[in-house]
Amino acid sequence: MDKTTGPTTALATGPGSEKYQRILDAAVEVIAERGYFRSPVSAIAERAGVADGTIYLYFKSKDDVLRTAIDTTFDRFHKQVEEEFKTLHGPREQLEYIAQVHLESHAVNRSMAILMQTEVRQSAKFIAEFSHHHLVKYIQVVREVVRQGQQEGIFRRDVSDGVVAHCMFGAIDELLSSAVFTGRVYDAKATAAQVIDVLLNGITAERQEIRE
Amino acid sequence: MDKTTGPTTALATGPGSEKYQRILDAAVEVIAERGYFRSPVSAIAERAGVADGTIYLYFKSKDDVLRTAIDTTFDRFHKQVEEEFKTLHGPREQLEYIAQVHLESHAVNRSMAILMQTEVRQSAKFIAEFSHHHLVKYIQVVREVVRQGQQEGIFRRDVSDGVVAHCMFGAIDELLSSAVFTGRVYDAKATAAQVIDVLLNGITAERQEIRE
Amino acid sequence: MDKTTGPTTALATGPGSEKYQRILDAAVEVIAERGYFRSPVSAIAERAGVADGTIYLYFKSKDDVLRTAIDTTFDRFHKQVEEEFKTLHGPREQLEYIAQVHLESHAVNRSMAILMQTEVRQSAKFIAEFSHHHLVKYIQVVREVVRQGQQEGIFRRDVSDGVVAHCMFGAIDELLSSAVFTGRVYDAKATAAQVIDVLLNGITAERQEIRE
Amino acid sequence: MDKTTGPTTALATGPGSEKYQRILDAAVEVIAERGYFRSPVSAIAERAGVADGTIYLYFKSKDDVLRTAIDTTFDRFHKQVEEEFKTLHGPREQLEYIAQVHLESHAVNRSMAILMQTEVRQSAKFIAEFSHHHLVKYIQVVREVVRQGQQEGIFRRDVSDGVVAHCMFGAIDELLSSAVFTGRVYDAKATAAQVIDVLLNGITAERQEIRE
DNA sequence: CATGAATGAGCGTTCATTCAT
DNA sequence: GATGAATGAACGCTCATTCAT
Repeated sequence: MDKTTGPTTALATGPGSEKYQRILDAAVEVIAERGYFRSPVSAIAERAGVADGTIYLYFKSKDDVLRTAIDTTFDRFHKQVEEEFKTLHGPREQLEYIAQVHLESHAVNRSMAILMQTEVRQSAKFIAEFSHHHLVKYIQVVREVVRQGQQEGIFRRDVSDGVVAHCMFGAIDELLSSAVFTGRVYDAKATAAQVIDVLLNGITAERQEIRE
Repeated sequence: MDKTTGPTTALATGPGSEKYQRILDAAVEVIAERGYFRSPVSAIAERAGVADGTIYLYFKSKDDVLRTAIDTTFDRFHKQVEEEFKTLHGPREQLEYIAQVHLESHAVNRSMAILMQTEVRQSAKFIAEFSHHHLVKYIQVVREVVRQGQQEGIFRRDVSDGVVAHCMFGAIDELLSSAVFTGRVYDAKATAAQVIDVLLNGITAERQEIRE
Repeated sequence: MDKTTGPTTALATGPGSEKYQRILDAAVEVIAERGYFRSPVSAIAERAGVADGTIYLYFKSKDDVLRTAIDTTFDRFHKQVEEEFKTLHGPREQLEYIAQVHLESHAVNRSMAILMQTEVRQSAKFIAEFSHHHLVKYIQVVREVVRQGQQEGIFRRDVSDGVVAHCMFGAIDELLSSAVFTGRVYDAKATAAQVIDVLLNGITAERQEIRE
Repeated sequence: MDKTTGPTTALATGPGSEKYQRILDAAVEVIAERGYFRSPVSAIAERAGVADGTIYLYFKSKDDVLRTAIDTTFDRFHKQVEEEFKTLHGPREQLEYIAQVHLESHAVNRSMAILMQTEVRQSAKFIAEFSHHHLVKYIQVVREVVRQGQQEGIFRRDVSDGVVAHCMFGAIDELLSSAVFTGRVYDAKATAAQVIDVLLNGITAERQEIRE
């Protein structure tokens, strides 16, 4: 009886399947263009090239599609950061790397970037606070780096690591957001360097030069 | 006897009226709790203690209620900033003041703060970009202060005033957002001072050599 | 107590009052422009220069306003016909006169003519068949004239007076309707003569001429 | 076995489908009974035995349902007229045939006949003038026949073909309307003959002198 | 597995009518 | 008598979800 279907490596409607991914991508695109509440399931289905009902074979609900898309993206982000993270030595290099990956997310998938800027905060409250824990994870990593730097005497000890982490995340997110809305493009690496430069050295002119 | 009340009663359905304000407040509360698209007009009406149709005597549409609420809040913010702004002398004091007012907005009206964090970016795309111009105004003011500081030699000239402005806005907004979602309370003045400290001086520990 | 109001000739909200007429005229105008269901009472009130609620002091309902307007117009028509009717001698003159008054209604009050063409048939079914009896009255008058003509040997006896009456009414109403919708103007007297000419003599060419 | 049904099943929600027709019929019935604006979509849906939303799978809007119903009816009328039209020889036969088909429309579908009498003129103003062009088409055909008859010397040349066409249409429409509202039944063929007789020969009794 | 026609609850908005002033 | 703010039922329409095929 099973002969006709042959040997399948995973559940046909599971995360591994091609349609599963096509639906996710379609959802991200459509929602980025029109917003979650103005994106009927039928529009997502059409973009994915499947029937409306098919989506419910792969996902529990429309909410579930968005939730999964965001989860996947964050997970990819965290995985990317973790991977190369340990090969980097100083806190400065580490922060710069995080900033760079954060800023690059725009270039990699513009639709996803838009969606992150427009829907994630919304969703944070209504799709079960789920995205909050991703943010926390991000913040935790940065805090750890900052604490480490403080212990090593590289960073000042009179500023809260939490405040610094939120400032860094917020600063980059706002730059990203601004770029997303205005359509501006930038060099992720250079911008990351600039932000971390400000974060580390401040914007006050060096007294030396002034004094002389 | 009635003479004393005289000119205080403006147009019945105008912005001055008590019901107008009650509807606005109800809308902000409900939308903060449930999100714009999950807040039926009927829910706003109920919270305001009026009939559904009454809302349309005071506002053109559901959109108009949200737009007005946001506009009013931003306008209040800008007005507050502008007022005391010119009495402040150094760029540091000015930035600190902006940061403080921004952070205080939380305390004044928690619902409005939530709404700002969840709906305003959404709105930027779907409610006719109207909130974007408020943000731009904020950024402009900060840029001007930074530029001034650069000309006076107080701030470094090798960082873009735009990047600095966005970083400052983003940093504060994220702190505010985090506080809003976690329910944490903070001292606006102290936090503002801390953020500006980081922005101006960086987090790098001061090297002995320079001090001497 | 009554001194201040002085002696009034009729009920203040009755048909004689000036506001009563102003409301009727406003209703006819607005409904002619927008159609009954697209004409809010508020629009009629505004056109009449009164408050919405005032209309309900003069009429039982919105329906009642339209009903009254149509009734009044028909009554005026019938009165006008009756008056001069008996001074006319032959059936031809009488028919021509009816046709002429019917066609003139357009020129007298264009709004009312539009309303008659667009709303009356609608209303016939839903505002209690009330306009039907006006039509019947019209038809009756014509039938009587035709019957008289038949008895006098002026008209053929082999055609039903009812059919003739409906044909005459329909023909004129359609000409009127066409003029109303296209905005065309015509000479009521000449057109009436033409229609009655066709009705009396037909459109067949006279054999005499052909034969010769 | 199923092969025989084969190509009869067209697009599922297209004009050919059974539900499409059921909705149209229900709409005509309900609107004939209550009038367009007093016929909620829900009432039409209920009569058709479908859910409210289903109507929007087959039609763009409530307007679209009415428009389609009227268009279909007129098209059927025009098609029926055109078909047999060319096999008829004299103008009299042609006019009689048009009158007959016009009058028969009543018997075929009473609801549709009512709707035509009550909503079509309304629609002329508010549903985008779309029904006007059907009327114009009718009038054009009649005018052409009249013109032809005038050229052939059969009809008088001193009456306008337009006036004659409108008179004929109006006369028949009014007979139809009267029958629809009173519920009277008639013999379409006989009535058509009678109307055309009046139109062609008039109602004046033939004078002895001419005959001889 | 896949389909897409069908559902019906829910939405934003309008407006005839009422009634306190 | 006159007002117009307030009401709330009713409307046309959308769309997440289901299920027979």
